[in-house]
Amino acid sequence: MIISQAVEYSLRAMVMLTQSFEEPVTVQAMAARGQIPAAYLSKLLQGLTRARLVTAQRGVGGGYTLTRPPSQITLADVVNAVEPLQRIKKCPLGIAGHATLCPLHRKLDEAMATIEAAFQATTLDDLGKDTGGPVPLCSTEPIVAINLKMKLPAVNASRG
Amino acid sequence: MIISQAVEYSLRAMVMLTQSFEEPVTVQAMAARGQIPAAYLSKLLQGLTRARLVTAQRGVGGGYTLTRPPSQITLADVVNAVEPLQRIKKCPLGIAGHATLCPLHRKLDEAMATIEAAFQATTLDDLGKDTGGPVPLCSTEPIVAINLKMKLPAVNASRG
DNA sequence: GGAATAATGGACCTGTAATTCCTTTATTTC
DNA sequence: GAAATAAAGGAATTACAGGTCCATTATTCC
Repeated sequence: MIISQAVEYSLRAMVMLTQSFEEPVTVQAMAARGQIPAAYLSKLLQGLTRARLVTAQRGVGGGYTLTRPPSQITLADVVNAVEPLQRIKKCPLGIAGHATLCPLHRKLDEAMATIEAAFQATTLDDLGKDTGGPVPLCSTEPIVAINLKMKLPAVNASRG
Repeated sequence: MIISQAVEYSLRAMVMLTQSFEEPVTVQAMAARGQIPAAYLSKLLQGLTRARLVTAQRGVGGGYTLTRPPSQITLADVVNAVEPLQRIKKCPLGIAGHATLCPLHRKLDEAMATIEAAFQATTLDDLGKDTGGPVPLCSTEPIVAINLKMKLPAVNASRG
C-alpha cells in the first residue's frame, strides 16, 4: 500500500472533523462512522494532538476539533504528523563519493516527490467539496444506518 | 515508505541483473553488492522466478538471469510481481449505493495511479543508462571495495 | 561418481505495525 | 461532590513483513 493503515485512519478522522468543524467529535463517533478500531483511533488522535492538528476536549460534550480551518490543513500535514514520508536524499547503500542518486533511487524519489506535491496541494477543505459525486468518506447513507453495522458500545455492560 | 523493503531489494537485484544481462549472477553476489540479506534475497528471487521475470540456473556458473531484455521489463512488472500496488476501485468502507469514490479515496487513488503510470513508463533499461550521473545502483567504486565491508562467506568454515 | 557450486523450499525466529484492554485523569452536569 | 462522559496513556496481544537457518535438489567440473 502507498500509505499505512495508520495514515488512512487518520485521514478518515480528519475528514470527519472537517465535516463537523464547529463542534467536537468523540473518538467513539469517528470510530463507528469511519470503521476504525476505537482504541487504535484514540492513539492516532493523541498523535495528531501532539502535532497540533487537532485539540482534545474532555468530558461531556467533548471530543476532538481541528485547530485550524480545513482550508489550512493539507494532506501532507496529516501524513507527516502520522508517519513522515521520507524522501531519498542520499544513497540507501551508503556508498560515499558521489553527489547525486543512482537512476533507480532517483526514480523512486521522483515518485515520492510527486506524491508529496499532490499531498501538499490538497487541503482538507478540497476533500469536502470539490466534486459532484458522493459526499466525503463515502457516506451518502444516514449515519444511523452505518452504526447498525457496528458492534455497539455494550448496551448492558459496565464500560467506562 | 512508498514501497516495501521487499520491493526495494527486488528492484536492486533486477538492476544488477540488467547490468549483467549476458551471464547469470548468483544470489551471494547480488546480496553482497546490493547490501541485501542473502537468504531473504533468495526468497525474493524465487518469487521473481515464479513471475517469469528471471530464470534460475543451478550449479557452477549458475545464478539468475533476466528472461527478457531490460528494455522490456518495467518497474511496474517488478513491483507487481513482488506485491501488487492495489488501486482503490471501490469504497474501502464498503458502503454500497454509489458508483464513484469519495474525494479522499479518489485523491489517494489518483496518487497511486500517478505512481503506477510512472512505474509502467520506466524500464530497467532506462535505469541503466538515462543519466550523466553515477552508474546504476550507486556503485561508482569497484565491487571489490564494497565487498570488503561485507562479512565474507566464511573463509575457513564448512559452509556448503 | 564424488566434490563443489548454487538454487529450492520448509521451518522458524524477530521486529514492528496494528490492535486490544484497562486504569487514570480531566471536564461537565446535576 | 457524586455520577457520567470523554480523552490520556501504559501494558499486553496479535498479525504480518522481514529475516535466518538448514536440509534438499539440481548442475557442473574433475
